[in-house]
Amino acid sequence: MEKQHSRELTFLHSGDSLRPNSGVADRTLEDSSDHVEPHIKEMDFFSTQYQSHDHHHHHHHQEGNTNNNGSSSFIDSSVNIGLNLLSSSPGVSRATNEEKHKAQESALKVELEKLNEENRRLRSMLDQITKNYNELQGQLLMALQKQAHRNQQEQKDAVNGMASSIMSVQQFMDPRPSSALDVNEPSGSDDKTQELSASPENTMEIVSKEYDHRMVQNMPGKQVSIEDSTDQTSQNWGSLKSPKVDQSKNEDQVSEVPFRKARVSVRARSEAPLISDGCQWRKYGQKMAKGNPCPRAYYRCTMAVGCPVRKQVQRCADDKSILITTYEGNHNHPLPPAATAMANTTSAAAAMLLSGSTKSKDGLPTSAYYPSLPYASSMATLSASAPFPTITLDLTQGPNAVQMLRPPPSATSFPLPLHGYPQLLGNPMFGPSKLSTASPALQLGQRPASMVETVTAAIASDPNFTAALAAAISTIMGAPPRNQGNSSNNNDENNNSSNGVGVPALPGSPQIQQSCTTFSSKACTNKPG
DNA sequence: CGGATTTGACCAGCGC
DNA sequence: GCGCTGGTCAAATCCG
Repeated sequence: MEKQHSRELTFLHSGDSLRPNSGVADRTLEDSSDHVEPHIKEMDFFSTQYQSHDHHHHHHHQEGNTNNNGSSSFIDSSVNIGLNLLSSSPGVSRATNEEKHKAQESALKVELEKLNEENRRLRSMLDQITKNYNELQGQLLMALQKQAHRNQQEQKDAVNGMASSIMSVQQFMDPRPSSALDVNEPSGSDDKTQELSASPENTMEIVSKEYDHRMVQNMPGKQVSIEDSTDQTSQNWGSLKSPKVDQSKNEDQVSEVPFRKARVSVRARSEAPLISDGCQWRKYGQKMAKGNPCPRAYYRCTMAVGCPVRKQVQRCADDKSILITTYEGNHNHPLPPAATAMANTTSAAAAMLLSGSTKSKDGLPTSAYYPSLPYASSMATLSASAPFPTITLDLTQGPNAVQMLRPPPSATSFPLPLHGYPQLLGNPMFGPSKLSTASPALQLGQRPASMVETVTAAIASDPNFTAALAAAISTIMGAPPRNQGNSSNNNDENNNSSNGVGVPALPGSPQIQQSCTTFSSKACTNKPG
């Protein structure tokens, strides 16, 4: 509280010269009058100065006709004021002061109104920008999916000698833009595949709804379909995990699918026990995970009833300063800006999986992306070791981290262009952070949310990342679900242009109805062992 | 007192 | 089939 408050003040002061946010100023003024806190003194001091300034300003306006006199009178009055204050001057000068004070008030009000007006304008501009951004993002995702579809078509044409079975699988996948539905499906899912193919409409509907949901949650102004997508999302989640909750609407194969959805992981360095990401979470469990002395905590989103989003928080075994947070699912409710940005990140990463899965046969050498990209500060790791695809965004990577990172045999890492924002996820701006350390980003005047947005933008817009992610997905899909992944991965470099072919891939992957983002802190990558 | 957290129990998936 | 592990549930407890 106090920190936030002082932060506001800091922001007010620092930003004053630029363009003070009237809203902040209002709140601060109110607060200073309502509460007695240490910073109030500072505020009063500031106010005094401001009054003096305004006094001068006002005087200048009032005495505009007599500039010279006005100027001199200002000086005189200021001197008199000082005297009055010290020696309780006569009523005459006091009346003058009251007049001036009223004039100051009116001037302040006028200025305040101006600021409010400007604030409104800025807000509307921000809304518009956000809207445009989300629209563009959606278009980008669509374009990616289309491109993925096209690529696979081309590959199909190029690969004439493929086994008929593989061809049939691809043909099945082609018509579905978000074939992430099939990513990583165990080879035993032939039945499922057939079922899905038998009812493509369901699949498509889910995919489109998923997409709509993302768009909706990213667009505050378009909440009309939230319930719809909410319904879908929660159904999917419920069906995934709790058969008891017999939401037998989609009792179809789709909802019965036992797998989880894709995961998107991000690493962030944070000393806080929990990362503030703009959402409200309730802890519902804790477990000791194998191979890590630090317990893994399970949280679910409580911002809305039935929100399917959950996350896991775990510290890196080798470096306790690294907090690993795993997000799953998409929110079924409007999100605050920071959380929206986070959701964008998740959605973008998931979209990468979705789009990448369709061009699974690209066969780009995954390992080649480590050194090839100049990005240094963060990385994304796509892992197939888990039963569901996982993307890890390493936000704390240093330039050397590329070499330091030890991707799992079937995982691929992608540097992200996130320069110098290691504290992103721990930033207080994401919510009432328990972090005792001030946010560097904030102090730098950088909106923390923009960090996440940057991640999102990086994921969604960076062609290299897109390609790399697609390649990694290809690796996953190309790799048989579990142990065989390595061989496939190893072959990737050789299969750069032809790998796709051999992959029986059988992606049959879990439907990525929801995305999962894992935020971890640090660079476990830098860990010695 | 209500909400959040803790923690042991339970369940499902998976490997042997 | 059994045991291990991850994930979830829910009663007990804590806390504001």
